[in-house]
Formats: sequence, C-alpha cells, structure tokens
Amino acid sequence: MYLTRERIKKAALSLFVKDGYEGARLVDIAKAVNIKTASLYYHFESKEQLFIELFNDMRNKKLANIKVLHQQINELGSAKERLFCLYSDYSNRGYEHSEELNFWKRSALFPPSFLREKIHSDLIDYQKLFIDLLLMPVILEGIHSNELKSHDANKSIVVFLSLIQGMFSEFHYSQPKAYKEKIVVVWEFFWDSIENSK
Amino acid sequence: MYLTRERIKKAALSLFVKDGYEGARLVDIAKAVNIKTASLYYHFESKEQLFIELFNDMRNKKLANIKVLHQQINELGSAKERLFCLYSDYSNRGYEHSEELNFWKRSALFPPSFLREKIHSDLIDYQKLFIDLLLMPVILEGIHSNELKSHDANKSIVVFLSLIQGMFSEFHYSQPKAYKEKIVVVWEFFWDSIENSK
Amino acid sequence: MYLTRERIKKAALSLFVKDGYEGARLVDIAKAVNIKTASLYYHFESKEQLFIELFNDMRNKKLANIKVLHQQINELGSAKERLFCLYSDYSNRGYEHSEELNFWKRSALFPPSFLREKIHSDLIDYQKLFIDLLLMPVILEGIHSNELKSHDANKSIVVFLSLIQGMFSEFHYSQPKAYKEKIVVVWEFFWDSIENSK
Amino acid sequence: MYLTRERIKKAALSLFVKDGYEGARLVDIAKAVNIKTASLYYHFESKEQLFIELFNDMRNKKLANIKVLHQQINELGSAKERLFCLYSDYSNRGYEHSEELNFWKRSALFPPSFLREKIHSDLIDYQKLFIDLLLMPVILEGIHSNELKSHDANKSIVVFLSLIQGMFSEFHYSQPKAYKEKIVVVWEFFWDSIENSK
DNA sequence: TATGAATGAGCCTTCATTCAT
DNA sequence: GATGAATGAAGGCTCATTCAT
Repeated sequence: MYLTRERIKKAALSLFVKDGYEGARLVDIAKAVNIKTASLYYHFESKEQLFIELFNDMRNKKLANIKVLHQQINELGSAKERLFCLYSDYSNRGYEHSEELNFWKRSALFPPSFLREKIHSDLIDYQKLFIDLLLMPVILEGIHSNELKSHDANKSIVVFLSLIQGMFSEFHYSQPKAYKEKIVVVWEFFWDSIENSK
Repeated sequence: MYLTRERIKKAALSLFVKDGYEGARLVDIAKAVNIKTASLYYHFESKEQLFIELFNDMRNKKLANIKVLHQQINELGSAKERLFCLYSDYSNRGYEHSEELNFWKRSALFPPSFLREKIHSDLIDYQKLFIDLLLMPVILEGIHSNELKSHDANKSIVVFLSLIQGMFSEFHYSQPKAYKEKIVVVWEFFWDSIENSK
Repeated sequence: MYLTRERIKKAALSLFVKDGYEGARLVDIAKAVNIKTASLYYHFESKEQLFIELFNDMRNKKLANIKVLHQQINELGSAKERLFCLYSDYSNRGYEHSEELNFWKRSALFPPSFLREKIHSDLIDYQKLFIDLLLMPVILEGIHSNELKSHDANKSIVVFLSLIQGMFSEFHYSQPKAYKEKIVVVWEFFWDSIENSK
Repeated sequence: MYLTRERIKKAALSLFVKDGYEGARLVDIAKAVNIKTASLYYHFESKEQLFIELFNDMRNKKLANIKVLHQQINELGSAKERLFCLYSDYSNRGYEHSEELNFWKRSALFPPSFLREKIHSDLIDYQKLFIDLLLMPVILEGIHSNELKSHDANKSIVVFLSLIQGMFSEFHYSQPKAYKEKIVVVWEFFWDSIENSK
C-alpha cells in the first residue's frame, strides 16, 4: 500500500545519514527510489517534513523500545544480565539497525538548524526515561541485592552512558570485527568495576 | 598582517561547527568578519580550500600537541598523573578550546564527502600516534612499576578511548557545571579500575 | 446530470475572478468542488479550455441578454424608462450576478495572454451590438420624441458607457450600501443632463 | 549608479501590467534587461519585494502629485480650469505615463493576493486625500463663486470619479485617436452639467 | 585588499497534466 | 465518474564563484 512512501523514507534515511540534512539532495533520494523528484511531493510535503517524519519515527521507536527493554529486564534475574541487556541494546552489538541508529545519533549530535530545539528536548526526555525507568532501577536493585558494589548509582550511570556513547565513535571507524571485540572489552571492564566481587 | 585571514578562519570554524560544511554559508562567514562574500576569495581559493586549511591546521595542532604531551608526561612522575594529563587534554577539561575540538570531532564523525577519505586516514594516523607514543608507553610503564594492575594494556586503551569519546556527547548536552562534574566522575571511575590497589 | 460539471464551472469562475487566470490553481478549484484535481480532467480538457468555456458562456449570456433587453425596451414607453433599463442592467444595480459580471470585466480588462485577441474582438463585437441595437435607437427615438435634448447621440453614448464602466471600480471598493446610493446619484446626474427639460 | 536597478523596475512594471503579478515571469523581466534571472536577486530580494517597491513608488508618486496639483490649482483662476486640471491628470489625457497608470489601476482592481489588504487601504487613503484636498475644495469654491450650480458637492464628486474611472476602460480598448476625442466629449458633458449657466 | 555586479549550476517546489485502475 | 500515483516543465530562489574596478 504505502510501498513507495516507505521506500522513500528508507532512501532518505540513508542519505541523511551519509550527507546530513543539508548535504542530502532530493534528486538523489528520488533516484534511489527510481522516481522523479517531483513525485516525492506526492508523498511528502517538503524536505523538512520528510526529515521530521523520519526523526519522529525514530523517536517513537526508541520510546517503544524502552517498554520492550523494561519487559526483557523483568524476565532476567541478575543485575549483570540486566545491565548487559541495556548495554547491548544501546551499543547496537549486533550491527542490526546501524542505519537507523546512525540517523538517531547524527541527529542528536548535529541536528539541522530548523529542528535543533525540538531534537534537543526530545533527546533529553528520552535519556531521562531511559535512566529513570531502566538504568537507575536496575542499578539500585543490584546494589540492594549485593550484586553490585554500593557505589553512588548516579556515578555508575554517568560512566555507563559515557562508555556506550564512546562506542559510537568506534562504530564509525573500526572494522566490524574489531568493533565487536571492543564491545566485549568495554563491557567486561565496566562489569568488573561495579560488581561486588566479595 | 594576516589579520583578516585569521578572522575569516575563526568565523568559518565556528559556522562549520554549528551548521556543518554544507549548511554553512559563505555569506554568513563574511558577515561575521564584516566583509563582503567576494572578499573571501582574496584570502581563500574556495570554500573547500578554506575547510581543508582549517582541518589541516587542526590536524597539525593535534600532532604538535602529541609532542607537547610527550614532554609533559616525561616531567611527571606517576602513571596516575600521566594518564590524567592525557585524559584532561582529550576531554577538554577546561573548556578552553571547545570550538576547535568540536570542529575536530564533527569532522571526524561526519566529514564533508569530498574529504571523507583523507580525514579518515588522518584520524587513524593520529590515533595510532596517540596510542603508540603516549597512551601505550604510559600504561606499560605503569604496569611495570606496579602502579597499575597488570591488565592487558590494549584493553585499557579501548576503554580509555571509549570513555573519552563518550564525554564528547555529554559535552553537547550537559550544562558546563554538570559536564565538569561528570569529567571527574568518569576519571575517578577509570582510575579506580586500573590502579593496582595492592 | 451535469451536476459536477456545473459545480466545477461555478468554483472556477469564482477563483478566476479572485486570483486571475494564472493565479487560480486547479487544486483549489477541485477542493471547492470536493473532488481531486485529476477528476477535473474527466470534465474538461484543460485549464485553458475550462476558462474558454466560462468565457464563451458569459459572452453568449451577454448576447442573449441583448435580445432580452431589446424586448424589455419595446415594452417600455418613455426614453427615460428605457435608458434606465439599460443602465440598470449594466451596472448590476441589484448586485445579483456580481461574480459573473466580475468575471466578464476582469476578462475584458486583463485577459489571460492566450485569449487576448479573441476576448478583445468579442468585446468590441458585443459593445457594437449593444450600441447599435439598444443604446443608439433608444437615444435617437428619445431625441425624436423631444424627450431628450437634441444632443449628438454619439456623445451621449460615450458618456453613458464611461459612467457605467466607472461604476465598476466603485463596485470594487464601495460597501454595498454606498454603492447603491452612488448608482442612483450617477443615474440622476446623467438623466438631468440629457433630458429635454423644456 | 542605480542603472540596472532602474531598468529592472521599468521592465518589471511593463510585464506586471501586461501579465499580472502571477503571469509575469522573472526570466522575462531579466531577458528584457539583458541579464540572467539570478542577477535580479542582487538588486531585489524577491519577486514580491520587487512588486511591492514598484507599488510603493507609484503610491508615493501619486501622493506627491496631489501636492503638485494643489499648487497648480491655486495658480488657476476659475473652477472650470481647476476641474479640468484634475480631470486631465486623472485621465492621462496626454497618454504620457500610460504604463505607470496602468500598473496603478491593475493593482487597484486586481491586486496580487499577498498585497490585497495593503493596496486596498492605500487606495482608499489616496482617494480620500484627492477628494478632501482637491476635488471638494474646488467644487465648493466654484459653487460659492456662482461658477457652479449649487448642486450637492458629494454627488458631483461621485459622478466625476465615475466618469474618470470609466475612461480607463476606454483607454484599454480605444485607439489613441478615438480615446482623445472621447476624453473631450466626456469633459464637455461633465462641465455643461455642473456649470451655472445663468 | 575589498567590493559591486553578475552568473552558472543546481536546489526545492509548484502545477497542469496523464494514465492505469 | 473518480482517483492514486507519477511526471515534465517550469518557476523562484540560493549559493559559490568570477571579474573588473
């Protein structure tokens, strides 16, 4: 039904990631879908609107994903498994949705000027949810059950997020194989540091 | 002497950081310097060339900085101090050159397409130097002197770089005060994890 | 039967009057009829053809109206009544068909370029008929019967037409009430000037 | 100095009159000036702005002209001469500035939608001034000095304006020679009707 | 050094039109 | 009768770039 529409969105996502909002040209998006530029306007009212829809989609996916993670975590027993679950999700351990993730991260770091404010506040909202609903409870329970050292939870969160976002840069530069190894290294390091080994 | 030239470069840097290569307009750069767009061409061949010069400047500064750091490190006694020295440099602890650092990082993550390859290889070269000349020796010596746990040095490096690059995202979103606190948190965490606490 | 067709024509008339031929958009015409733009092409060959049909309709109506007026005049006794009958018709005294009249007048003054010649010659033909069949006979008979001063009939005609067309501008700018008053004023003035008061 | 700018304005005026705001194309304006379309943007920020400037120029000219007419009238002795002075000005008796006059009148009757309100109110202001400063005083004095019949001045004004605006339509359709004759006919008619012949 | 003026290339967008369903 | 989808042609506009002064 909405086939062309979806194909446009996929092509646009890809080009926005590669070239940024300003760098991406509608001609190229159209070419990738094998239609003419004018035809884009049957499906989207403007380049801005196309970008906005893409961004909102991602935002909604990420928010929906928080619920999914919440459930997954409840089905896991240990703090270690739970944290690893969150870690894996964030770092795109499996390389599965790299394009979408890159769109999300490029938008986050360098948004097109006409959406700066909205994106900024959306992201802050998202991170707040991620912390309040997932990261913080998991860590607190871990401490409570003596699985984790009784560190200041806030500090662990800062480190967790920093590590995870650091992986994104690696994602850009490392070969897939090296990247996968690094993911493991970083995780093990993090875990060693917070587990209550006594 | 080169006053206008330098003012142009400063303004360009700022706008390239804010809007990206494609998003930045020569008119705005000129406006910021209080000259007309046409005048830019007396000082620079083209927009591309202006960007390239800016990038090369940064690259050279970073390379030169490696030597500076090398010296600083030699003057410091402990592994802790040395690592902290490197950490501080990278994370822009003092917020001093944030614009330049942002230019460097934006270029690294999302380079303009006409420079993708060069930037990519320059960055890999830089990181290799940073590791080989600074990070690796410091860690190895730290281990050797029993100041650090006898971890696999490569792993510590991966973590170090990941943390440090993670701080960049924070830099974008946190208020200065929160950012400074986080820098400390991350550092303390890292240090606790690698020091040989006996 | 031709319901949609007629509704399209009505909507088109309205928009051509408001925005002119170039300014009027088929989308808006379609919207006003609650159909899609593509559907217009089931009823009309093209935008040009739609306009042409509208114009020809008006032209035919105006020509037919000449016959109607001719009859009306024959049923009236005095030159005063007869002239007033023509005056009323032209000046849209009753505000009844203002949209159609405006279409006619906008087309007359500022026709779309592809119809300039045809419209021009149609109008001249119409005015010639109006004068030869209605205005001139009425005036000549009025003079003959001593109801009118023995002015040069051609001059009276020039004045009559000028006054009547001048009312059109007023029609654009005056409020309905003021307009109706002005119509009367102009008529009385005209009549005073040509009646044979002794 | 502002040569190109002025040539653009002249060409634009001409095309706006001929084709209307929407019908006029920047390419054609540029062609008429022997420059490229893009160059127009060095002189004007947009098509709308170009039109606005043209309109404001005309408006200011018309307003300035009211002062000029005011002086001319003061130098004339009789009401007849004075009224004829106003009549001549309005009807473009000499065919001198026909393009500008046509721009003014086309804008008045069928303004581009983005300027409808402004133009409307500007025109009402202008007409008010014309009446209050020129037409009304001249007529009142004429009545006072017994040169004019003691008609209701407001009625004479309505007729005067109607006649004058009616001439505009003629201007569109008549050949220059016929037009000049008609101007005289209308004037004589008007004058005969208001002069105090006893 | 700087700029007024102009331009080529290309971008986003609009709009009338077509055509298969 | 009507429409979803697509398109050609063109339109307004932007922007890096040039060049004579």
